[in-house]
Formats: sequence, structure tokens, C-alpha cells
Amino acid sequence: MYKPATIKDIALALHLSPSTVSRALRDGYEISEETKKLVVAYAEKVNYKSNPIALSLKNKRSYSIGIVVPKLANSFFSQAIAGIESIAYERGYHTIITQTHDSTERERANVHHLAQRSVDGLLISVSAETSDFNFLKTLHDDGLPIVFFDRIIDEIDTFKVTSDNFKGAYNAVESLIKAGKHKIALLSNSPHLSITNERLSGYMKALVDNHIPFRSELIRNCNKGGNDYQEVEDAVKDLLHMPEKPDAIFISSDRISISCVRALKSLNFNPKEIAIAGFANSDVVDLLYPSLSYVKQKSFEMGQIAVEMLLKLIESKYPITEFETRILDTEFHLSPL
Amino acid sequence: MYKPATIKDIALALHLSPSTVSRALRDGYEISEETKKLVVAYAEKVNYKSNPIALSLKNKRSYSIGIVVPKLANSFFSQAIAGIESIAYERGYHTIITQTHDSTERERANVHHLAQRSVDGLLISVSAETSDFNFLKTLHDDGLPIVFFDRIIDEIDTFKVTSDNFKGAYNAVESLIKAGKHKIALLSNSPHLSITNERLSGYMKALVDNHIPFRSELIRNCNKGGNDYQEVEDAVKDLLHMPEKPDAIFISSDRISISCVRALKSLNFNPKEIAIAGFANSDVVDLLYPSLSYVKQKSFEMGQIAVEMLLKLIESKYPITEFETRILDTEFHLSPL
DNA sequence: ATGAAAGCGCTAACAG
DNA sequence: CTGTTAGCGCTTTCAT
Repeated sequence: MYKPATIKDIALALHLSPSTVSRALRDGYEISEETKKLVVAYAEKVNYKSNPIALSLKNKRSYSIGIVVPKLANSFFSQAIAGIESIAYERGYHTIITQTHDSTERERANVHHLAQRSVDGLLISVSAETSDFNFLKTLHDDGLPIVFFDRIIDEIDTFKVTSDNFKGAYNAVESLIKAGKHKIALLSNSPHLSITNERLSGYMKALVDNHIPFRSELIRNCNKGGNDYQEVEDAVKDLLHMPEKPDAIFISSDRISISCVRALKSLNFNPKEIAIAGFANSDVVDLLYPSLSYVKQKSFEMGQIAVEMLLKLIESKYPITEFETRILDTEFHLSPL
Repeated sequence: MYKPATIKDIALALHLSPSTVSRALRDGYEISEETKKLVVAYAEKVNYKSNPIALSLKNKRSYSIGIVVPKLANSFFSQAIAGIESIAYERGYHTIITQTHDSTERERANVHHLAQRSVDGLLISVSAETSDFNFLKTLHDDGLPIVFFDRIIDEIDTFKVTSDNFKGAYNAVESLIKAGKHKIALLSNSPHLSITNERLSGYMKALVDNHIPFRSELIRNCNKGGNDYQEVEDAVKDLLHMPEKPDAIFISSDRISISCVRALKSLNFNPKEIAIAGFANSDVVDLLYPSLSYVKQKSFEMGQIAVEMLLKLIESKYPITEFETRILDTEFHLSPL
């Protein structure tokens, strides 16, 4: 069985005490150069590695951070996680990733599981279903560092990072209008989410600025957030059966954009009859047919920023009281058609 | 600051010894019903949760498993990870996910990092670049349980699970032949990988069975495995500039399939001139244009099976010497065109 | 400059 | 049935 060398082993071999070895290894100022060299050399030789579990127990720090996202298979989140990873790894932290599948119950269970695993902090993009965040607030009040990304909430005062959802939506809708579309439907995610509302505002503002009356009957909420394809197809079908059929659809959610493309394809609509524009982070969104204009978020970067904020929180010697909410630009890509 | 209740706290409050409390909590047979009730009730009241780190130190078990995959953003792997998670979570393990980006160096670093973090076992799909697996063999010999999935290797004797790559490739190539294609090129991943070779065999066998001569000049290896788009585009361009241009391409790798679609699109080829069939697990592969026939692996299931094998290895009281390699069926989907 | 001892939270002999 | 003790690997007073 694998049996790594411990400080005790080194101490024994070198006829020193464990404390001396410990200090030597950590370059303590009180240890003679000679002893240090001796210890370091021997440690190298037996391939000594400090035991992170023992360290955790001692320091009450686990050097791990918990990540809670709705769905791993969602490109936006897997990209963001790659970004988180890239930083966390080099700073000596590892990540424990959990998915909520947009269920409040799973979200709560995951968060508690992570807290109990004594993660040093939490990175979370909240579930679409959740409206009561007391379970998070309690943990946060108890001192667990938390950073929100993408789907942020107001209830808790801490670092947050998200996209400029308003502007992203505005640009997309404006492009549809410029292409001559005037009956623009909106397919949106659960109204619980911050991003949903910001994108809705962008949609409305673009209409207003272009003197197009807002028509609430053109709005469809998909509360399952694209996890349920049928819900989206029904909404699309419904829109296309209206007496005054929309000539474009703006989709304010990544997964729903994809589902909408699929629905239009299965209903045999082509992009010339019904234009679509939506938020989408899939790495193949430019290859889809029917094609669409899309708003891409800086997912990787967002992950990096979020974890940097969290590490600042975790590693700060003094409690932080000034929090920042970073808003990242989005990229807009016009459909080729 | 968050300060969870410990066994000692409970013992103190109830005027018992820590060991009694520990035993009561774990339903030890030697404890009176009365005491048990008392302890459990109080534990409930103060919301006692056992400290997993202390447990790990004591038991030399971390209840965590390490996952090493080439790329998280690759659909196949994110799906497999979702499968792993679904089982691991309910069995009380958490997962530490790392990516190699198909680099040997990162693979080695990640594996060591995980081993040092004292994961109880390792789930790995090897990097395309790696040919020397001694670093894994050493750990395995030292007793670290390892299960290989998808990209498996021969050098280490343990549980493995992968797809029927031979048959998957055979079916895909056969479908191209049935569609009247006779000059079928092969775009393949690094020849280091088990799956590459199995898929190559399937390709060749389908040709032979249909009396089509094998022409080595129709084969292109993309050693960067689709991580480098340009490499794939160059290969495709090259193929299409041959004097006797292929009429179809079979792609033996997920990422390369996508890159090939993108290359054909940017080169303005349509699926009628050049048919494509490839391995692909993207959840939007059916919406791509140019469209393709595709072989889909049971990624989620594979993840589940892999982690179950690993848990068997980890939790077995006696050393296991009989290992199994599971081969999962693939699904074939014909292109609509 | 080095060592002894205590303790992080938990469990498992070993006693009683 | 319950308590005492020791120890997992490490750091950290407090001696010396």
C-alpha cells in the first residue's frame, strides 16, 4: 500500500524532532542553514509531500472551493468552470463542482454538502427555481465566503460578477429591428433570475428606442429554462400560430436558444421567415441551422474573475466590507443570413 | 465565524465521554437505547455534522475521487462527468475534476496533485499525447485504485470501460458505402489512443467487407485531437485538393468531427458533394450544418459504470484480482441528407 | 537553535 | 454499558 513519508519519518531518520523538521521545511527563521539544507535534501529524497488533510484539520482550511452551477453540460458553465479551474489550480486550491439541475432542493443539498466538507468558499450561480436564499444567507452570515457569478442575487452583500445583460439583449434586439423585423417575440427564462430581468429590460428598451410598441402577448416564459425541451417547442409553436405571427424571436437564455433552434427546425421554419437572435455560448453556435444571431458571454473570463474575488475574500487577513460587482461586456455575432 | 458543534461539545453538554457520543451517533451496539436517544436528539438540536476532514485523517480515506479528463468543454466528457457525479454523490463521495488539455505534462501534474490530495481512487481517460504511463503504474502498484474509461490503456491491469469503437466506426463507414460513397477518407486522432486504433480497424473492416481497396493516402492524423482547429482545416483542405478527391469523410473523434464540419462550411462544401460521418457527442450535433451522420457514445452511462467499478475497488475488503473491461454499444444516427 | 507537549475532531483498543 | 487513552500528520506555544 502507498505510504507517503511523514514529518515524523524524516525526524526519526535525521535524529531531529518533528517540530524542527516542520520549521525547516517551512523555512522558519529560527533554524540553522545547515539543518535546513539537511532536512530539505532528505525530504526531497524520500519525496516528502505535506499531507493536505492534516493541514486542513490543523488550519481549519481545506484549500478547496465549492462550485454550484445549474448544469455542467451547459456550455456557458463548463467554460466558466474551466476559467475557475485555471486560476484555482495555480493558487493551490482544488474545486468541488456540483450541479443543481435548477432545482432548489438540490441546490440546498449541494450547498450544505459543500459547507460540511469545509470548503473555504463558495462560487455560485443560482438555480432558476430558487427564490428563497435564506439558507445561503445564514451560511454567509456565519462567515462562509461566497461569490456570485452570472446569475447573481441582491439579497446577499458580497462580490459578484455578471455580464452586461441589458446591453447584450439591447444589441441583439436592435439588430433584428435593423433587419426590418417589427414583431419580435421574446422567449425567456424563469423570472426569478437577475439575468432574465436585465435581458427583458434590454429587449424593451430597444423596442422603445425604435418606436415599436411593446406587446406582452409576444412574451413567453420557459420556467424550466430549456431543461425541458417540450416546454420550449410548445412556446414556439404557440407563437407561430398567433394570428399576427411574429417575424423574429429573441431568446434571453443559452439553453433555450438551442431548444428554439431545434423547435424551428422540427417545425420546418427557415431563418428567412423567422429570424432568431439569442444568448448562446455553445462553441458550435455558428454552425447551427437554422442559423441565429447570438450574444456570447465571456464565460471563461467570468470564471477567472469570480475565483479571484473569492480568493481575495478567503485570504484577506481583515474582514472585507467593500464589495464590487463587475459587469462584463458581451460579444454580438450577426447571423450570416 | 462559523463554528460547528463537535463531539466533544456534545459530550461536555451531556456529561458523557467523547467516545460514548461517537458510538451513540454511529449506532454502536454497546450503547444503551436511552443514551443513544439522548445523544441523537441533542446532536440534532445543535445541528451536529461529523467533520469529514478529521474522519479522513483518522481513516486515511478522503471520500473523494479524482477525475482526469482531457477537456471539460468536450461534450463527451462533461456528459460522462455528469454520470460519475450522479453516482458518486449519492454514495457519499465528492469528485475533484481536472483537465489535461491532452498534455502529458499536465496529466502527470494533475495525477500527482490528486494522489497527494489523497483521493481514494482515480477515474481517468488518458491524454492523447501520453505514451509513457509509468507514473500511473507506480501509483497503481502502490495501491491507488484506478479505473480507465473511454481512452483506456493496456499497460495497467484494472477495471476499464469503453465503447464498442470498432463497431461504431464500422457502422458509420458502412452507411457511407451504402449511400454510394467509395472514396472515403479518414480523419483521425492521435495514434497513441486505444480508441483511435479500434476505430481505424472498424473503418478498414468496413472497406474490406465491401470490397473497397484501402488507400493509405486517404488517411489524415490530427495529433492535436481537434484542440487545434487549423490542423483539421488543413487536413480537410488537403484531402479536397487531391487529384482523386474523396467523396466522403469518416471522422474518428468527437472534437475533430466538429472541426471538420466547421472546415467544410468555411470551404463552402455542402453535404451532397462530400458526405461526412463521425463520432460526436455534442447535444446539438443534429442541428449542425453541414449535417453529418454520427456515432454517439453512451457517455453518461459510461461515467456511471466507471465510478461504480471504482467504488467496488475502493470499498472492497479484500484485494480484487479479477478485472473486467466493459464495452458499451454506440448509437448510430443517419444524416438527414 | 532545537525539543517536548498539546491540540485540531474523530475513532478504536483497552479498561473497567 | 461507559470512560480513558492514544494516535492519524501537522503546527505551535512554551521551554531549554
